[in-house]
Amino acid sequence: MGTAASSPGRPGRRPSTSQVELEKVAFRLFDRDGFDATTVDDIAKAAGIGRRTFFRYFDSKNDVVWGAFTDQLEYMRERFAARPPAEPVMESLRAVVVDFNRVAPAETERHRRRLELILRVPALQAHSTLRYADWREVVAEFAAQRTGRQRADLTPQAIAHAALGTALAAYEHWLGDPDSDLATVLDTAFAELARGFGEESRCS
Amino acid sequence: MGTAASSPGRPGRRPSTSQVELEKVAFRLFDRDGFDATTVDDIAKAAGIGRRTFFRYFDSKNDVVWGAFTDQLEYMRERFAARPPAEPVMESLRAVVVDFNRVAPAETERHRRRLELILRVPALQAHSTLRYADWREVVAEFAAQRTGRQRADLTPQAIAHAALGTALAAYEHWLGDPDSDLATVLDTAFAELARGFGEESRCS
DNA sequence: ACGTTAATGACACCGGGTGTCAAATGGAAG
DNA sequence: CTTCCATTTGACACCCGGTGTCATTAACGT
Repeated sequence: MGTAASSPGRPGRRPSTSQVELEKVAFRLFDRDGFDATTVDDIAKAAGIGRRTFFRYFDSKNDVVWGAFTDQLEYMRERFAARPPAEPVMESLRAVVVDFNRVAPAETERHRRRLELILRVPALQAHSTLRYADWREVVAEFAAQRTGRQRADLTPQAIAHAALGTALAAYEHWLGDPDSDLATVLDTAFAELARGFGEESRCS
Repeated sequence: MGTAASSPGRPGRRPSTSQVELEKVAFRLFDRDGFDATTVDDIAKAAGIGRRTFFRYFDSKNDVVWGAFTDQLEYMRERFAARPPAEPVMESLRAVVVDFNRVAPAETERHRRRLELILRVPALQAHSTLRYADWREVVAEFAAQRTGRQRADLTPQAIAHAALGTALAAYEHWLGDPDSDLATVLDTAFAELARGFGEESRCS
């Protein structure tokens, strides 16, 4: 999983392509033929590499869609750490998730296509579960720390799972409504989660 | 071999086995060799049928683990309908989920092994996502009806997603702690969800 | 006996994924 | 320039899950 940017003073043959390059090629094919109809051979041939080499850049065909997801988790972890310690857990959570999903306007369309694949192609829906696990762990870690519990305890895990679910619902809604703004939808959904999806309980 | 329940007056060759029979055979192998190491050929051979026939009883190797899951969803739908209409959504949800997961003591061990596979084997973790979609739809349908919205709206979908996540966290906790009671864990988790995972907000 | 209906299993095929290994490539040391 | 070493590459063979096809088998009715 090493970055393919050939370090100047490194011995050995240089990589013939890179993850990002391969990703671009693959996405073009996915757009044209659909994810399922695109074989790894197709991608490899279009990229001018061997089938075997493809699997050295990505663990699986599914993984192509995820790009540099793992790296971004580190950023999310930082954002959590940057929240004021006194802030309620669910509020920090909302702020970070909303912020985490703010993409540059120029990238919006690309982000949309990515999520479209992940959320609508069954094979990717299934596989994404494995990727979400890392996301959840970041959330659980934060929730545990804030509530003074262990990461594996029921509450932090439940928070993480519920947060993921809420985010997914927001993503799907956003995909279904092209006019909506992702950040707004996420904000709404997480506000509802923090309220326990009940009536606005006012203490008067 | 196992006599398959064949309708008496039906023409045509009778099935040589049944889903439940096949499931038993498969689970024995899964227990012995693990899910991944057990091939469909192994199962077919152990059941005395052809490989092709296996795929007429189950759409995939993954599906073996799920048994008659779909049928049980209808039961859950009924339980939702049976809740008092004035009851808060999240309370009905908690009651139904807890009730839905009450299994006979004799079946507990079997249920445990089933969930162990689903939640711990990566291939099944991934595949289960597809099955969960139906579960979520049942919840979303109920939530929509109770809140006077469409099933596809953000809130019902978020509730369904969050509920699923909460249930999964509870399942995992239960698996990790053999002394715990599944119903109790679920009840706790859903109570927290209904509270928005916040401090006990008291109106004094 | 005959046609009908349904399940079976053999066979071939596709596609994702892996293990192995010789060959290609490039830097560094002689 | 040559030699050595590190690294990537791609060909090849293989496994396994899943599907389409089709002849065969086993039950039913007449």
